[in-house]
Amino acid sequence: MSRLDTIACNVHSLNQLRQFHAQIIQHSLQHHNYWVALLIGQCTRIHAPLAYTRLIFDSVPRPNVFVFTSMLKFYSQWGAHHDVFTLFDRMRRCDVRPDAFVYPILIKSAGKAATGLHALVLKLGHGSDQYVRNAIMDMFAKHGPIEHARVLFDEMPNKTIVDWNSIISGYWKWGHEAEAFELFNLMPERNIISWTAMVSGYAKFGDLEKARKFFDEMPEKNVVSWNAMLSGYVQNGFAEEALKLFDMMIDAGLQPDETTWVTIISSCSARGDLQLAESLVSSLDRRKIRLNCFVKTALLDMYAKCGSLETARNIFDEMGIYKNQVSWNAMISAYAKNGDLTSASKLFYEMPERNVVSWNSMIAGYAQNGQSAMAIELFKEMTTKEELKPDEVTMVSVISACGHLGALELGKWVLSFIKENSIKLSNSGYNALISMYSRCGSMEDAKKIFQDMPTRDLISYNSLIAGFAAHGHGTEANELILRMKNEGIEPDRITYIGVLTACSHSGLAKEGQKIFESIRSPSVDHYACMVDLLGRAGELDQAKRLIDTMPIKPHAGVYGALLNACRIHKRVDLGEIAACNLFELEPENSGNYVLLSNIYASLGKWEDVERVRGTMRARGVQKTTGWSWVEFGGKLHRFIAGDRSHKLSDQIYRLLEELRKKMRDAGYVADKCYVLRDVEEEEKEEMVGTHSEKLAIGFGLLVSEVGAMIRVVKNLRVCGDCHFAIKMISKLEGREIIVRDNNRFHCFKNGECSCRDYW
DNA sequence: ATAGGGTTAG
Repeated sequence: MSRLDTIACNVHSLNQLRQFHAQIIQHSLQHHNYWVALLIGQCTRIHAPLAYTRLIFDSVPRPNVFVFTSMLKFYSQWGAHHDVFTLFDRMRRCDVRPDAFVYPILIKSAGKAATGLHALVLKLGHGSDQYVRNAIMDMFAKHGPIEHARVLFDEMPNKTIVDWNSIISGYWKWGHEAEAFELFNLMPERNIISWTAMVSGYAKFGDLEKARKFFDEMPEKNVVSWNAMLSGYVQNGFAEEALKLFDMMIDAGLQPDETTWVTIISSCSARGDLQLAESLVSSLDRRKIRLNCFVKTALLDMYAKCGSLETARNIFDEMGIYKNQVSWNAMISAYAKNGDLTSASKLFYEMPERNVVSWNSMIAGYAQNGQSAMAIELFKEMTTKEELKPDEVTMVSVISACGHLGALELGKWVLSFIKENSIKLSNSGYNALISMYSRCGSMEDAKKIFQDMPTRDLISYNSLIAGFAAHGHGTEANELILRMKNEGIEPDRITYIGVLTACSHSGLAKEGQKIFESIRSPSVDHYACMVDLLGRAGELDQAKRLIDTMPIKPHAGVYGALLNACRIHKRVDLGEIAACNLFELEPENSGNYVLLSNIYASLGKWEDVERVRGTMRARGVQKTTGWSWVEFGGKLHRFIAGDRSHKLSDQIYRLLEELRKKMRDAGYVADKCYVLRDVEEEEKEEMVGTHSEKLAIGFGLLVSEVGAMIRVVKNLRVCGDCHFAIKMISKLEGREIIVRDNNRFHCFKNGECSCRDYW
């Protein structure tokens, strides 16, 4: 017997546990409560798989209170709260009297719902048991209201150090720094746990200096204390600091445990440095580190973030049944971030149980890979199908998807959803809203969010400035960059791109020039903005000179800006130079060929138009056609040229026909090229189809219903032919029409367009 | 037995 006890003490891995289990069976002890309870206890300690442990539990015919309690503890640690209560019921049905040992486990599993248990526990007379008492107070400290925990704490006649530590952690959990600090000073004695709680509290609060101060001052440290400090650094983005501290820890002679490795591996992920990752793995091999599920998941994530998806997948597959939700989520998000949404979605539906993070990973994956509508669809599936509450992270992706679709009605519905479900927003939530309103053309709402949010960060400023840029509000963008400097927020690369674009779109050439000169080391994007600014202002030769003298190699954006300016100002010579460079830099981009041919067309050089089209055909460049999205009445309608899948198709095409007739009668020409040139029948179809028809389909739907403002969004390149159509509609219908084309807005009123330079 | 540290999503 004592030999078996010794083995039990040496169980550190699943393999060792299995050997121990085999010994038990060999001695025919698998039906004995004592040994089964001991086995389950070991399962809890090493995080053994749920199914395996259940098997052990089921082997005993009449479980006693010890077996039940150890199994309850196992379920509780696994987070299988439902199983905890099912087992508790079974325990009572089996006439096994629960003792005071059971209640702390139940209370912990019940979480917020333990309020009801409170009364039961008092009735049963366990209220004065120090463990039960602490479990209840700790529950309020963790789940709130913290004030309730404080009342219980104050009422306690003889508080243990555990009670003090519980309430201090509770205050940290709810962000009450002052109370945590006060109680820490008041407590009669402090142990290593009290000190560690202070370190991790300050670290989670983002105050790493104070955390480090407590860490340095603690009378004694163990691995947990070191881990708390290390994870503080990693989670606040100081991966280098963490690695430095890790070296100190080794020098201090401390043995890193699995948690330490998880932290260190994750600081490696943050760097995205495959070399560092591989040296880390070899050092894990050298030290013969046991890799538990947490460490393996961290490794998986590290490989994924360092760009080695296959290695990540290998680890995932090797984990077999020993992987948890986090492992699944890490793999799903790895695929989603890489744009492999098929693989991500396959895993997503394969995984046994999805949590908020699983949904968030998928929704974010769609939102970030240009599939905004899918992101929103999935969000709707989440809210209808699962009993899961979306959180702020979910909403940030959904808000961003609405912004990319220009779906203002939907965005407003999302905001009301947030309010109804009382989802608390932090800066990233508010910032997403600013971007959403900006993209939807509602600058007043964007400004209101910006003003009303408690604190503004760099991203808040950048989002609003980008909004002003898209709408050509140059003066306001300039005011904003001054304001942020006054508030002590340093503008970054993105800020300057925004302000320069805003100047460019509102004709503030001088202000733009000044801003450009104030940038310490302008990037190639800033040069592209300047070329755009000079080009739009008609200073094409100056723009060309800027390109010739810039210290960095120009990219496609720079020449693209020049080509666009050449189209506006009909400059063939420079246009050809720009196009020539673009054809080399991005031969597959059909837009460049179209732009050049439009320059020729505007000057009546039809042979050149034909030549460019010929080149395009010869190189096999396809004009990309995409879906068009039109929002109306809070719903998104999807179109593609010639598509008849929409339920209102017949009505739309009828209106389109009427529209064409009205336009012809009013003397408007639908497509300049199509009328002036004698083109083949096939090509005519294409030209009408890809532009004006799609647009008109959308308008058809909208005109047929009631609406004061129309937004056309996504994948719609507004060009000459559409312009005529929209002008017509704005006149015929007496409406204001706002069209979003990429990131520009065009306002049509009474047959006039307010965007002068674009046409 | 109760209190402190860990991996995934924006």
